Amino acid sequence: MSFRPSPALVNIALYGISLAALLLLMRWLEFRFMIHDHSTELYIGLIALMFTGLGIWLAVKLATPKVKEVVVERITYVETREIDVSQIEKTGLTKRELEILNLMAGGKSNQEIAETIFISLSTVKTHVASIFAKLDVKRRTQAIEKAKSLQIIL
Amino acid sequence: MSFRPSPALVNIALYGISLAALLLLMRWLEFRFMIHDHSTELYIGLIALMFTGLGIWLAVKLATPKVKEVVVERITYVETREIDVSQIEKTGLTKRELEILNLMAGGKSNQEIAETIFISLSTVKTHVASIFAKLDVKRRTQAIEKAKSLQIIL
DNA sequence: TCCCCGTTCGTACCAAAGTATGACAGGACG
DNA sequence: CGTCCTGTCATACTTTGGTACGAACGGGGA
Repeated sequence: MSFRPSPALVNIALYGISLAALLLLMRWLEFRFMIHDHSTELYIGLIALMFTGLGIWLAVKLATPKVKEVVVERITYVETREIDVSQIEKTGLTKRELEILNLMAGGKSNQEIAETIFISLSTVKTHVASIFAKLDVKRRTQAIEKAKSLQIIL
Repeated sequence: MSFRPSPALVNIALYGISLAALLLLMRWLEFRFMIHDHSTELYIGLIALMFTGLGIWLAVKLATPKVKEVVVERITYVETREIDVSQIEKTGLTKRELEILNLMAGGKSNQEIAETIFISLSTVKTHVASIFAKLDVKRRTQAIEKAKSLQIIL
C-alpha cells in the first residue's frame, strides 16, 4: 500500500488552491471589466456561475460516499413435511389410531405405548392391528414407512 | 395521493427563483458598494460565498436519492436430506450392516431381508443385533428412527 | 505368521409383535 | 330405539424379533 493522505486534507487543500486561483481570476477580470467599463452583470454572472460550479464540485467531493445497494439473500432451508389431512381421511384412521401410529413411529414398543397413553397392551394391539388393516400393511415398520410417505405422520 | 410535481421541475424552478433573487440582491449590493466606493473584494467574496452555498445546496438537492439497502430473505423449500458419511463412520456400521439397515427401514422383515440379499435368517439376525448395538437401540423401529435422524439413511 | 474384523451360519430361548375372536360401554345418528 | 362406530379390554395362539452364545472362513494389517 502506498501513502494516501486523508481525503479531508486533500479537499481542504484543493479548496484553498481553487479559492486563491479564483480570487486572482476575479482580480484580473475586475480590472479588465472596470477599466473597459463593461457591464458588471456579466461579471457577476460569471462569478456566480463559477462559484456555483465550485459549490457543486465541493459538495460532490465532500459528500459522504453513496451507499450502494446491497441485496442480501438469506436462504432458509425449511422442511416441507406437513401432515396431509386429506390422506388421513382417505385411510380412515381415527384420532386414537393416529396417536398410536405416531408413538409407533417414535420407536416405542406396544407395551411402552400402552404405558404412555394409559391403556392396556391388549388395546394397543387392537389399535395396531386396525392401523395395519387401514394402511394395508403387515408390519409396524411398513406402517411407519407408509404413513410417512403418505404424510400422515412427520 | 395529492399532486406532486416532479422533483426535477421543482429544483429547476427553485434554481430560477434563487438566481433571480440573488441577481436582484447583487444589483442592490452593486449600487450600494459602487456608490459608496467600497472595496470590490468584499463584494466578490460575498457573491462567491453565496454561490458556493447555492452550488452545494444544488448538488445536495439534485443528488440522486440514496438507495436504501434491501435485505431479501428468501425461504427455499428444499429437501436437505442427504447421507451423512461422517455419521456412518462415527457409528462404525459396516457396508453390509448399512445395506440391511436400509432394507429394514424399507419395512422388510428379517426373513425378507435374508431372501433379498441371499443370506440366512441367522445371519440377518446377527447383523441386526450388531446394528442395534452400534446405534445403541433395542428395537428396529428405534434403529430406523435413529438412523434417519443421524442421516445415515434417507 | 498370527490376529482382527467382517461376514457367514447355526441353535436355543425369551420377548415382542401380530392375528383372531369375543365382549362391553358410550356417543352419534336416523 | 336400535345400529354403527370408536375405544376399551381380554384370551389364546402363531409369527417375528431380539438375545446369547458358538463357530467357521477369508482378507488384510502388525
